[in-house]
Amino acid sequence: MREGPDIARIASLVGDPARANMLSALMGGTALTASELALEAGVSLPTASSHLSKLMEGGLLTLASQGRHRYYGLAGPQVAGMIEAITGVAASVGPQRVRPGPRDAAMRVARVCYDHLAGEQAVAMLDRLIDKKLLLREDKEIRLAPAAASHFAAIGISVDARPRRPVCRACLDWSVRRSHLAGTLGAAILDKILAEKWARREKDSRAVVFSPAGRQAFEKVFLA
Amino acid sequence: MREGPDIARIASLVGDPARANMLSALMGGTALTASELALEAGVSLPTASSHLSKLMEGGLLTLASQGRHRYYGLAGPQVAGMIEAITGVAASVGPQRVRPGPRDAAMRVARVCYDHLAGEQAVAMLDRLIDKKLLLREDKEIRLAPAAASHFAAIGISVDARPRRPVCRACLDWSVRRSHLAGTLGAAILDKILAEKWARREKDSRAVVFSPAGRQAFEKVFLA
DNA sequence: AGAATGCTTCGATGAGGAACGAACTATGCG
DNA sequence: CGCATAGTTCGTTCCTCATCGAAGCATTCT
Repeated sequence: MREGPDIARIASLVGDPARANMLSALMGGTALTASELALEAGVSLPTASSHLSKLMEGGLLTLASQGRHRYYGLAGPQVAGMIEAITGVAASVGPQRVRPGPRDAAMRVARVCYDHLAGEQAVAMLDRLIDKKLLLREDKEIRLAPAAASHFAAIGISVDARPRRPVCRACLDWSVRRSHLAGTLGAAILDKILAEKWARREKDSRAVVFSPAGRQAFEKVFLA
Repeated sequence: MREGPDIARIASLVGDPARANMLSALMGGTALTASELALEAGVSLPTASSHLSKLMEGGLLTLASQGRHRYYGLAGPQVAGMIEAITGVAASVGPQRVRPGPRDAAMRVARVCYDHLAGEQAVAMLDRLIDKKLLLREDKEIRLAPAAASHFAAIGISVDARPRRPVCRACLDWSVRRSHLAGTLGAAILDKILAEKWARREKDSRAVVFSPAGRQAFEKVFLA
């Protein structure tokens, strides 16, 4: 028998279809109410409530009560990273989807991963930032290069000097199978993309769709 | 309802305690036989076989048949990364599970791990054996040095020349977070410790408690 | 206050699946 | 060959856990 962290307990929490759907929905980064999650998972409200309390007990979710609304969200980046990792395995070994629908294609190009951008665009961006020596890949870690602070400040992104969580983190992309940028910097860049209206979030999906002009602007700033 | 990779299917594979134990055991990187995995997981051979075929069907394992032995291993780095991610979440969420009581303190010092010794004592022992160049750490593998056979024979431990299972294996210690020695050699050493009455097993626990004299003897032989 | 909404708890039902023993197949040994 | 070891398959038993309806709290609206 093995000792150590109870990985089966965590995995079995994700291993139920209803709960997995809820967690996937929460990967969008926005907290959702119990009713919304019930709808998302395709179960009744009592069932959803039961699942949510299990996820809470397991430490995978956070809860913010506001009046009669109770907003559930992912407990943190570590949980989000785990979900992405599982998604990656599921995507590469899973029963190959017969037809990758239009939405799936959009997802592959760009999507929200908890609070930052993922997909081909995001992977390309990280590659380019490392190419331009603004970020340094060290083993599996990513660090800011000296030139980074001023460069991002010029774009309008301030890099927190004393962050509560890492500024840069590598997050494995399930569709491209290579890392993209997470951490506060990754989150700030996504914020900018949406604030500048270079792209909009697809309704009820994690997909992020760039407008033609937005894509040009994005490429000029991050892929030049 | 969500669409996309079937993450629940993958997670539920990991979500069974027996399968989780098997996967954890395989995180060492060395392929193991069905019987070894049955022991690791603490289930009967038929049960283990059933689990293994499910993991195979799920694409999480690879199989290498050699004669009547069937060696199961993790399917790849992506799968290993996923297990690691889940373990990370479990570890950061898990500590709330049990408060370190007196027995847990003893467990941290020395305990039985399947058939060999684990805990601080075991980690220190492996370090010392490598220091003395009796064992060679090669990447994640551990091998016998030429001098090993005669050295262990002098202590009264015969190293099987043609073992049914690996003589040396690295086993990650959950309390120290570093490797200790598993495999037939690890098992033989534990046998000796108990046979010499240097230590006894705590009733209904994996803890191994050394007597004062026993500890001295152990340290003289293995930590000198 | 009363009604409406959002969510949780309770209780009963049902299905999936984890477990093992026994029997069967396959490989190796003498 | 016969015997031993390594694994799988089969059939049965059993128990967990997901599910939903109904009822119970809590909060807000009017």
